[in-house]
Amino acid sequence: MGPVRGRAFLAPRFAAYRRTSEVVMALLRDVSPLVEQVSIDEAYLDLAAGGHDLSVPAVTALADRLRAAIAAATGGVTASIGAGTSKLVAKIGSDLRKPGGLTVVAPGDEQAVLHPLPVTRLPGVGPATDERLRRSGVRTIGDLARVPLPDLLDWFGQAHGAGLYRLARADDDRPVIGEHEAKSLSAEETFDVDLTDRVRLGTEIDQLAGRVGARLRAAGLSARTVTVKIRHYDFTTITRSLTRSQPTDDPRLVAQLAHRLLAEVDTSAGIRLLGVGVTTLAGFVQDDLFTTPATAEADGPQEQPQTAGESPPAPAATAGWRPGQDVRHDTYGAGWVWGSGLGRVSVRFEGPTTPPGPVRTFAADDPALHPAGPPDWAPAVPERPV
DNA sequence: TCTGGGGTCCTAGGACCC
DNA sequence: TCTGGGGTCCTAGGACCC
Repeated sequence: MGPVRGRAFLAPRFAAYRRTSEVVMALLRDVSPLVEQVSIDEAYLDLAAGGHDLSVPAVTALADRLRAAIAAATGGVTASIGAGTSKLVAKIGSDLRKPGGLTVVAPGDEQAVLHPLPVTRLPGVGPATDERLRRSGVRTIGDLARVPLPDLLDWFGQAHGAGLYRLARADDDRPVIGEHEAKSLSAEETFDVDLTDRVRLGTEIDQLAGRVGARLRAAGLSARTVTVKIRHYDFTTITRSLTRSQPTDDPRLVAQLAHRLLAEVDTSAGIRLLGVGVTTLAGFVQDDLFTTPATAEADGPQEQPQTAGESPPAPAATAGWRPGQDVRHDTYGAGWVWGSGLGRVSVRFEGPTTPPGPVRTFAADDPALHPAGPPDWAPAVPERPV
């Protein structure tokens, strides 16, 4: 209890995280050619594809070497690793001893490891699912394994229900997949102050559409569906979308459609967030057969509704920051999972908490807030202290 | 945690077609 | 004219993940 003393949001250094991520991902690819990158800080490895000895002692030793290599290559980033016969077991294993831990689940031990854990450890069990399960007295994965399939189908529908039924039994044969095709692309922005000004909203749409269009082109993709996302002052969120018969990658066209969608929405009470997204992606552009050739400015980044330079006022770094407040240093978390015939292995890494000890007080000009230290990819700045 | 940004997948209803 | 059934596509929203 007690009053909240205040918070500070420090600038996340995404460029630095990305570089760290690349360093670690390269190490993982040395271990096995089959690496599925799940996010900037998590991946699955298939150890079998790397031709490794899949015995428990061998995998354990390999994981130890990998953790050491990651720490050495990154200046102290720690990795959490889980190994098992499936992605599910590997991932949960990597969560078990989080900062820098290693869990190897021997074949045959899967259910014994899973069943005592709370259902919320399962991927796909969030607050809503947890709540529904609680109402029926289900708290652990073991409890879940005792629920008949028809009940789960009834509560959660076909896909989710059947999925839970299998996961509770550690029944998971999803392969490690090297490359994923993007299904959608989007850009969004939360405003400091709710927006009502239609003109201002219009320029925001242009910028967001410009970002989306630029990324579309950079990836050599085009899209048929444009979606606008609107979060109202009260946090209610709606989407409006529209599908064209032909795909496009033209930022101006994306912006035009987004404007049209926004125009249908009452924004008079205040808009907190605006987003523009595209889906129904195609790998090529078959566009503008009957309209002005978009190729005219295809080569000119300078032509596009300018997005990069200006957008949000840079001081996001210090936006909510007030000097002299307590800041707890978070870790920069990341993870990986390897796969194998023994199973898949999950690895996570976390950055060192810059100063030892959980709480520090900073002055606004404290250099720790704007570290320029030599290994500039080292995660010295917490991503989101509380 | 009263909420940042970028994603994925699923469901349900309606339109439309055969 | 009405009655089905089945399939696909589009739209909107929700749950979840990192």
